[in-house]
Amino acid sequence: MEMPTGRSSMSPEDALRTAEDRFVAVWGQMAGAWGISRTMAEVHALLYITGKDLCTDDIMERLQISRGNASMSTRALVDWGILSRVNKRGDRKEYFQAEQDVWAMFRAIVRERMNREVDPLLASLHEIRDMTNIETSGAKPTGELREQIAGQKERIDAMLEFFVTLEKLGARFVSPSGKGLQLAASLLSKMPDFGALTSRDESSRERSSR
Amino acid sequence: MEMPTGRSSMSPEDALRTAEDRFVAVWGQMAGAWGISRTMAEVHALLYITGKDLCTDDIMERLQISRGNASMSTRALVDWGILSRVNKRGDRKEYFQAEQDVWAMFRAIVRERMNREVDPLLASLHEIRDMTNIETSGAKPTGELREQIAGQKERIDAMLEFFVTLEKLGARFVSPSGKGLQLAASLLSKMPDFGALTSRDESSRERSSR
DNA sequence: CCTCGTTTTCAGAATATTTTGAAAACAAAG
DNA sequence: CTTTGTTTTCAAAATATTCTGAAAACGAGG
Repeated sequence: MEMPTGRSSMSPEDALRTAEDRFVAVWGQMAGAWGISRTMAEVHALLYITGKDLCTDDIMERLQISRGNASMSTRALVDWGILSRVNKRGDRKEYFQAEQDVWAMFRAIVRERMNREVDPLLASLHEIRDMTNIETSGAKPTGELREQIAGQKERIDAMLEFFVTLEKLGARFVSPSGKGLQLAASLLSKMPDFGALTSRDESSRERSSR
Repeated sequence: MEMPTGRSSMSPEDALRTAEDRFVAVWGQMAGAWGISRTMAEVHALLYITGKDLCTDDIMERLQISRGNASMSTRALVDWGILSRVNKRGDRKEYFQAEQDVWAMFRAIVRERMNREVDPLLASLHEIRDMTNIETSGAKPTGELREQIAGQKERIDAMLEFFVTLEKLGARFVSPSGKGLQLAASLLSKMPDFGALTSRDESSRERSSR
């Protein structure tokens, strides 16, 4: 099968199409990072990169996936708030359209992950933290055990503090004034790092020997 | 089988142990969010919450997993830089110890995910962006096609901008002066949000009808 | 260069997730 | 109320990931 690589000479049409395909593939690989399935990511990628409104059949054909899969993926993406449904006059089909503002898109993703992951985690951590409180009120542990319990509380508190901070930052990013934080992030990222030498290739930290 | 819930009266020993188990379970559920396997997360959770140095056999016994699994999980966690190996005099076994500084731990995670996910993505996006440049130099597309190509470039650029910002923020967070950013984050998250009304329960955004 | 306690490896088994496709549900139009 | 084009559902199949366990490798002593 002939598979354009993007390297050799190619018509502009093919180059465009190949670039789309590569984008879809690359974005699909990031699926794990967003906590969604490969296909979901690909569907989103396709709609984002083409910038067009596509219907279920378009998506099925272009990505070679089943109708059921296409239906479930689009549904989930609409729930995430990064795709919207579009209806066309004189056409009973349903079209989909990707959020085109990248920052709005990531705000939606952050919002969703906060709700799904951070909030429940915070609730559980609080609950766990209290487990060694209430029961203890009767019996007063001493020595080793007392230390253990105190240590556990400290560790959970440290983690709670981290996630509470994260939660608040996330809430800000997601909130209407989130654009402010976006700006802050842009500025912050542009400023030079005045810390110790920002030596590149810290990545060569090697596997510790045993 | 008797399974302590943490609700009814319980000895402090049991409460401590049960709290540990719950923490391990909860942290294990977050595995997906960190892009690691459930067991890896559980191993890390166990070492973190107990605060003790544990050897492979301890881990196997406590989490009921195989030796191979324990070995692979600890190895991977050491590679991530959130566990360290510890050797004890007069004991040939190898012990493991979790990073106890929560912020240091998350810096390690961010560093790793930047390297594994963001950096390759940036490289790919640049490559894709150039695909419609080079080939085009020969043939000059016009009209519809020209628009399409321009649009694609804009969309990729928008995404690039986002990830470049993210990359820079990440680099700062990870760098030696990362503690500065940590402080900034803490402060930022504590300040009130002066944006539009921060109405809670935006989560009830409902499934759009068709 | 053996032994012994330990860790690592990795093919195959077990599990979990994702995808399919056909049937059911829907809803617009006649 | 029926037809028709469309979307949704979900059990079963396909695929991907994770885990096991036994064998191999390792390495500190002897």
